[in-house]
Amino acid sequence: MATPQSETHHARIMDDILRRIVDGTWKPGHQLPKEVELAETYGVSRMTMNKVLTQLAQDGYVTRRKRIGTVVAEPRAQSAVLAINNIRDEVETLGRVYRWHLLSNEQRPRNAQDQRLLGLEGDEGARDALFLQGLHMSNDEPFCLEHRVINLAVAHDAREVDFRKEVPGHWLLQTMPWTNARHQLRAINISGRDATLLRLPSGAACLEILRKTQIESNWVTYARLLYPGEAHQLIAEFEGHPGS
Amino acid sequence: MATPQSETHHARIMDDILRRIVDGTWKPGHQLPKEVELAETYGVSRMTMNKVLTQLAQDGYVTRRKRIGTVVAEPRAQSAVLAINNIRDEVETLGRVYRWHLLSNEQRPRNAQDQRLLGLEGDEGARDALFLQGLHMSNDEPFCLEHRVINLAVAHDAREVDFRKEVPGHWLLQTMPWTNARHQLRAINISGRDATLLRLPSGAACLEILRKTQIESNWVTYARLLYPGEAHQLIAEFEGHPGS
DNA sequence: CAGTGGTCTAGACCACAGC
DNA sequence: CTGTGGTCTAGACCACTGT
Repeated sequence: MATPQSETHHARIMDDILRRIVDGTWKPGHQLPKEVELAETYGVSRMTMNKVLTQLAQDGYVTRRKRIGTVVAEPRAQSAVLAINNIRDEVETLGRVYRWHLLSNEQRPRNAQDQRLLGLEGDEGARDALFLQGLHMSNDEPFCLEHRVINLAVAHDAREVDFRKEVPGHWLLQTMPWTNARHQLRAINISGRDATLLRLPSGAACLEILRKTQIESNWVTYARLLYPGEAHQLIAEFEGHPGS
Repeated sequence: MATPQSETHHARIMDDILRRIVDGTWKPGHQLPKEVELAETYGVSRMTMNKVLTQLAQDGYVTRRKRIGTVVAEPRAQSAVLAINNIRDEVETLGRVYRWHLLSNEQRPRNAQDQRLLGLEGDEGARDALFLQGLHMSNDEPFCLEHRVINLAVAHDAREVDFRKEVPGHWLLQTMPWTNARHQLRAINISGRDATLLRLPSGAACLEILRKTQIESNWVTYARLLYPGEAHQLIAEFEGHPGS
């Protein structure tokens, strides 16, 4: 009697409850029957029912409180999962040839420009930091301009890497997996050296992404990615989902 | 013996395994001991161990395959959760006064411009659709220009709503909770009527968000949100996380 | 076909939060 | 105090997949 149907009990019950929530039969604030009752209704053990309800709570569809019971959650603040693709993949998915072109590579203390461009906080990059600048090319056309600082105190091996051949973002992801990142997005009018490098007229709209990457409580790297706006229409695509 | 410590077995074991993955003791590809062995090691039942491993798999840290066992996952394609705030909250968080200003409200078939601006697909908006245009104001300054089309076949009640008073996005979220959305982001140079309405010079960089909202397989609404880029520096902020 | 995870159960005790 | 969810167990059978 473990798996009587091809579909698991989990899935069957999950779908049933989710349907009622999504189609409005159970509106936000609606109180669900208690765990034991639901278990009886669906003819499963309390443990199985608990697994379903716990999952629903994790997915943000219901909130559960002792003594109170399980109620349909208020609709979440709208959120979305943004897939930030590897730039190489992004280019190659478009059927183009990817190439990385390192522009500069310096081990030095930060300066005022770094701090402004990359939004460095505190004494981050004050010492033992590697400053890189490079272009991601698509069919030998500029696709994305990257400024980056790497914390050598955390990513020790970065000293010995030849970033003319290794793409910094890719190398870091390989070397230091399981990092966390904070991102900021905005649209800016490009100008000066950035415009020249991206071969864009001064004033062209670009999407700027600032990314701060951490592992545990140590900062690993800051990156500033500049994408031409109009040229590459679809910059990011993501789907709504309930909070995890 | 249910909860011997103040911390649950789940949490304790979860933390222990996660630590080894994050600090690199167990690198991507590393094979974990099998479920039964881990259960013995930690002195818990197999069910409890399974709950932990299942959670780790859901969080994307490990992959589990029958016969193969549990291995540390390859680092995820970088993804992030973007919180798309209610525009009113966004403005009021900045300590400013929010106001909604409806510019136009028409029940009519779509035209070529709608289709282009909002990226309508198929015959969406071909009939029974409500077309809105309005400005979100912050201290009586334009903050975001919104174009929207609502599917009256799904959101019937929208006919009777006075969208001079109700903000469409807010009303829809209240009325039709548990929708899904697909988003597209890009930077554009603003011009023409859009520039005039946002009181920006032609050519200013703006962040354009196209949002398609669905419930089940029915489209509910398309929205195009245009934010001045330079003026409102921080448009979006989100944190990295493993895939759910 | 054998080893691994996937699922399920019946019963139990605990912890929290209203009453 | 009592009712609710939170957690846990020992044992069981099933399903997938590499050999």
